[in-house]
Amino acid sequence: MTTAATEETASLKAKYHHGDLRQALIAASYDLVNDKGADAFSLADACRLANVSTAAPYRHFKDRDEILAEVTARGFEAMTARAVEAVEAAGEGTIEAMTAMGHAYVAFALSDGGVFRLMFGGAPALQDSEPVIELGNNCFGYLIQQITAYCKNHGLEQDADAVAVKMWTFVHGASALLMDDKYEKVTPDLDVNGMIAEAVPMLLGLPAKP
Amino acid sequence: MTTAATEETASLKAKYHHGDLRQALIAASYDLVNDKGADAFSLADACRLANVSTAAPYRHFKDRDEILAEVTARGFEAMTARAVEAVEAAGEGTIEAMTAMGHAYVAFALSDGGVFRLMFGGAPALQDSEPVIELGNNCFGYLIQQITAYCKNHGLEQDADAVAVKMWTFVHGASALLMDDKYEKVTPDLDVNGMIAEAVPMLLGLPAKP
DNA sequence: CTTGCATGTTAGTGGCGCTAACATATGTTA
DNA sequence: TAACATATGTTAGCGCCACTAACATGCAAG
Repeated sequence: MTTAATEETASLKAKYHHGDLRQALIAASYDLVNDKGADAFSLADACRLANVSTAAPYRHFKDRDEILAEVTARGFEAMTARAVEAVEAAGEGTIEAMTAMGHAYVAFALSDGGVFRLMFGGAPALQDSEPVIELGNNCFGYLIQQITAYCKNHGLEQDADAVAVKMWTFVHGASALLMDDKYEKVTPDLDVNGMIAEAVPMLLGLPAKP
Repeated sequence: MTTAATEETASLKAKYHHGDLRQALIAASYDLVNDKGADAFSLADACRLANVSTAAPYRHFKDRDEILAEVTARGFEAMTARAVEAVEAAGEGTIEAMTAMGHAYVAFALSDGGVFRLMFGGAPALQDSEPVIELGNNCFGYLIQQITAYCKNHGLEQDADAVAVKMWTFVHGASALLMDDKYEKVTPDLDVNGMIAEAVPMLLGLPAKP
């Protein structure tokens, strides 16, 4: 009895029969997508994890894509959190924060690869979803804003926005190629984080490393 | 009667009943993947395009993944061809050839987006296929080799391999972000080809643009 | 208490990947 | 040329999945 009571009161999320099946399904789907990839992900698997029938999700989501859109949105949320964390640890406005942000980007792609692919290569239907647009813009906006702020504070010659986009481009390319094991075939012993630390000053237009 | 005879003799590919169903299925699948994405691609659709039953493919391919692997391999082939073409047009060994290669990379990602995603984000099963490994290495090898050759010929200070990997990273990132419409949300009027032309000298360690 | 609504289940439809059993064309060999 | 072996294709069917409709249950408000 205590168990049941505890479950009910421990968190305020408890809603009706199941206790917020919506969130449970999203969480289960997030993990499944990361484990098996978005293609192999099946709504039925998520239902088994949540101990509900395969028809239950349709009380909370229009279709499979709507769950994946929610997962994608969580991905942007998580990525933003990691970036913020990295910047604060390195000290906002420093060049260390710039490379730390790049490293966090890559680390997220490696740890949450399935969701990362959803956030980028995902079907158009996913990208047009309301929360995805919102949280996606938050995420990219934060990255760009941090870089442009750094550029302006240090009086760099180049256009700050242009530099920010270049850095984003480079870091994203590194994440994609690394997570797909493409580097291994050409430069097996590449230190990706080191490469980023090298490339960042270049793209900022700074002279060679000190 | 002439028609039938012509079909038989026009190309040597004619084999048995259908006349090389294998190639027809690969070609149809290539187009379908580009049109609808690899996820939405169904073997059954390809069969309808080729006017055969849905069981026919299994005389030529082990499973769906084996067709997709073949499509992926064709993708690497096509991409290499475009790169070679670009380099030859710009003049091998010139810096123009470097940027032309980058532009060709981006152009391929835009024109053959579905297959491009297969070549990179594809399931592990696809990447382990024999022709994919072979043609993939050819493709990347050509890109890297052209860049390193340029670096050595121009006596650049940096390690040629390291520079090549940086350029590849940047161009790949630009392709991925562009094809997923990620730039639009932050810098709507970005000229990607211009950005590449700017970034290439930076990554080569050359002084600002002339 | 009973009525209404949110939530969940069971059963069923249609599509797809894939297999087995059967059918047919082609090339080979007696 | 006739018979066989092999390569290629078809039909029928299984199991899984996305999704829907009809029915069941439990909370909440009158």
